[in-house]
Amino acid sequence: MDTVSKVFGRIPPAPPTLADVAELAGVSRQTVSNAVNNPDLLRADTLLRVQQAIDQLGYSPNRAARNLRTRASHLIGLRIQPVQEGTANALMDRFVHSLVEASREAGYHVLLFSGDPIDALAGYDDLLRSTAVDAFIVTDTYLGNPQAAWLGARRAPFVAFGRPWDNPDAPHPWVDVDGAAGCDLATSHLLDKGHERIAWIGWRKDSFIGEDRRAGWSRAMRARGLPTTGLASRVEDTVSSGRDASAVLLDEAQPSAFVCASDTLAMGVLRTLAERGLTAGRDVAVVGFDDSQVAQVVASGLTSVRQPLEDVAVEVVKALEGRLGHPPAIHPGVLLSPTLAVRGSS
Amino acid sequence: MDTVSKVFGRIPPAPPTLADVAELAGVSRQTVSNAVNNPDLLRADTLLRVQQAIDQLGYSPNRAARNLRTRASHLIGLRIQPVQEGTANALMDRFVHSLVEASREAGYHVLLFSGDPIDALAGYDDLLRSTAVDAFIVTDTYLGNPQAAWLGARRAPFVAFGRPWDNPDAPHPWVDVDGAAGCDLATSHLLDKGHERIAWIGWRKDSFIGEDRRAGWSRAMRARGLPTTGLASRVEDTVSSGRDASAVLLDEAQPSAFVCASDTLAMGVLRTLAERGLTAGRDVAVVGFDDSQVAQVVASGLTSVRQPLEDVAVEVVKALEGRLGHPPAIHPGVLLSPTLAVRGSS
DNA sequence: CTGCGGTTCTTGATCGATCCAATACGCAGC
DNA sequence: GCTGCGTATTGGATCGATCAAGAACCGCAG
Repeated sequence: MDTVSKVFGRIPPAPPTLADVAELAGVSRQTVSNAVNNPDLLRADTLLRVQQAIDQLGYSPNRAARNLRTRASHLIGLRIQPVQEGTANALMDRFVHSLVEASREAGYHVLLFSGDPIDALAGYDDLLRSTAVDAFIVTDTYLGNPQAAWLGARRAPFVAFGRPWDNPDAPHPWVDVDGAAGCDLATSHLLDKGHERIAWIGWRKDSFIGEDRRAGWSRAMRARGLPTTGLASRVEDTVSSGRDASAVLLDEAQPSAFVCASDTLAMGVLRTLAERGLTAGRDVAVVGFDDSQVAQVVASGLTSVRQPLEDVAVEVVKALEGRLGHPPAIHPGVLLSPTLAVRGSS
Repeated sequence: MDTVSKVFGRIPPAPPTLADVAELAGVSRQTVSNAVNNPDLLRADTLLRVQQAIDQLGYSPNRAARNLRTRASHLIGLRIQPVQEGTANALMDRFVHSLVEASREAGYHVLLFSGDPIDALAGYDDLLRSTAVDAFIVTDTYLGNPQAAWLGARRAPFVAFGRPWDNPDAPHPWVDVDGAAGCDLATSHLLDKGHERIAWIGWRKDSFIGEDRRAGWSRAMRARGLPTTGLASRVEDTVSSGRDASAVLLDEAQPSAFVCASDTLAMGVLRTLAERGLTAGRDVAVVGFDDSQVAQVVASGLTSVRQPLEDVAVEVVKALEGRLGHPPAIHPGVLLSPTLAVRGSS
C-alpha cells in the first residue's frame, strides 16, 4: 500500500442517495423526498420506516441536486471588507457571528466573499449570475449605497444593514440601529450625572451616519436648553484625530465631558486626558460608540453605546425570509435602539 | 399592477444556460463547456465565437448543476466561535478576511457555520453528509483536537490552523504560527533594551499553546544565562487575572518587564502599572501577543507579537489545494514565524 | 359488487452542467 | 480518389434531487 493510500485511505464511499434510502425502506424515491420535505403527506408507519432507513444510512439530501432542482441555494452572500488596522471598529466580528447563528435557525448558511477591490460589484455579479446565493446582506451603506441600486436593478434579493440614506423610499428591506437615539442616550446619561458642557467629536459632514449620531447629541442638549455652539468638532476616524480634537476643545470650550462618534475617537480623548494628567471618569467623562473590545478592556473601561447586533441579525434574517417568500413580503425598514454600556469613563 | 410587482418587478428572467449560449454561437453544448473549462481544446475562431456569445448573454455556469455533476462545491467550511467579550482576542477577524481573499484566488468561497453549541461536530457532520463543502478549515486546536480525529475518520478533507499538539504524527495538513519564536522575539527585544528581570504571564498549564509561548520566553532567558524562577505565573485569560498576577510579581520579584501570552493579559499589566503610577515603556516594559486592535489604539501603544495571518491563510489554502488534488498531495505541517510590532510600551 | 372521493404512493420528466463514446473534419501519404 | 490519423465537435447519458402527473389503495355509500 502506497503512502497516500495509507494516509488518506481508499476512495471514500459515495454518500447514500435518495434511491438508496428508498430501496432500503421499500418505497419509492418520491416517498423518501416527501418524508424529508412534507412528512405529513405520509402515513405514520411509512414515515417511521423511511426515517429509520434514513438514520441507518446516515442520509442527508445532496445539496447540489436539491439546489439545481429548486433553483435555490439556501446560501446568503455577505461581502466583507478589509479590517481597518489602528481603529477600534470591530463590530463585524460580532455581527457576523450573530448573522450566522440567526441564519442557521432559518436554514441558511452564510457565504463570505471579498469584493475584487477594483470593482466591488464584480463579486456580487459573479455570485448572482452563477446562482450561487439566494440573497445578499449589504452592510456598507455609509455613504448612500451604490450596491442597493445596482442589486435592485438586477432584481437580486437583498437586505441592508443600514438605512438607505440617500433614498428614504428605497424599496428594499433594511435594518438599522438608531445612532441618534444612542448618542441621545449617551448625552442624557452625562447630563444626568450633572455635566452641562458636553462636547461632540464626530466624523466629517459627508457621513450620513456621523450626522445622525451628532443629531442625537444636539437633540439631548437642546432638550435641556443647553448650548452646543463651539462644542462640536468633525474629524477623521482615527485615534490621533480624536486626540487633537479633544485637546483643542478642552482649551477653547472647557467641556467636562465628551461624546464621540466612535470608540476610536474616544480612545483619542483618553489619550489627551492622560497627557494632561486628567483622569477619565473623575475629571472628564468620555463616552464612545460601538462597545468595541477596546472599550471593554481599556484601563477603568470606556462607557460606550452598544449596538444590538444580535437583534439586528435576527431582524435581517427575518426580512430576508420575507423577501424570499412567495409572494415576497414587503418588509418595512426596522430601526433598533442601542443601549449604553456604562463603565469607568463616565 | 399590484404593489408587490411594482416593487419587486415581475418574475426575474431565467439566467442564460449553456444551451442558450450554444445556440447563439451555433455550436453544441459540449463545445461551450469546453470553451469555459478547457479552452485549448477549441480552435481559435470557435473559441472566440463562443466567448462573444457568453459575453453577450452574460452567462455564468450554474453552480448547482456543475456541483452536482462534478461532486464538488468549491466551498470551504469554516466554523466560527462566539466572540469572547471582555478580551482582546480578535484575530479571527483578520484571519477570516485573509482566508476569504486567499480562497478567492484559488477559486473557492468560504462558508461559515456555527456549531450547534451542544454538539460541535453536528455542524461538520451536516455539511459533510449533504456534500455542501469540499473541505474544512479547523481553527480550534487549543486543546488537542477532537475534530481532527473525527474528520479524519470520516475521510473529510481538512486543514488545521494549529498544530496537532496531542498527536505530532497526525496525517492531516496543518499550518501554525511559532508561538515560542514569537515570545523569544519579544523577550530578546526586551533583553536588547537592557532588561534582565523579565516576567512571564501566561495561561494555565493545560494549554499547549500557552506552554509553547512560555517556552519561547524561558529559552530566550536561558540563552543569556538569566534565571526564570519566580518570574512566571499562569492564570486565566482575563484582564483582571493579568492585573492581579502582575501586581503579585511586581511585589515579589521586581521585574522590569513583562511578556504576556495575550494582549488581554498585557492590558491587565498596564492597568496595574497605571494604578501604581508607573509608566509603561519608561518604568516597566510590557509586550503582549496577537497585535489586537486594543494593542494598536491603547494610549502610547502596546508592543505585541503579530501573527502573520495573511501568510497563514495563503498556506492553508495552498495545503487545501494539495489535499483536494488528485492524487492528494501530502502536505507537511507549516510553521510560520511571527513578527514584533514595537510600540510605546517597550 | 360497483362507484367514488380522498389519501398514499409511484413513475417519468426535469433542472443545467459535465462525462463518455462516437462522429465529422482536415490534411498528409499512397 | 481513398485511406489513415489526429483534432474538433456532437448527441446521449448522467449526477441526485424535486415536480407533475397518474395509479393503487382505502373505506364507505348506493
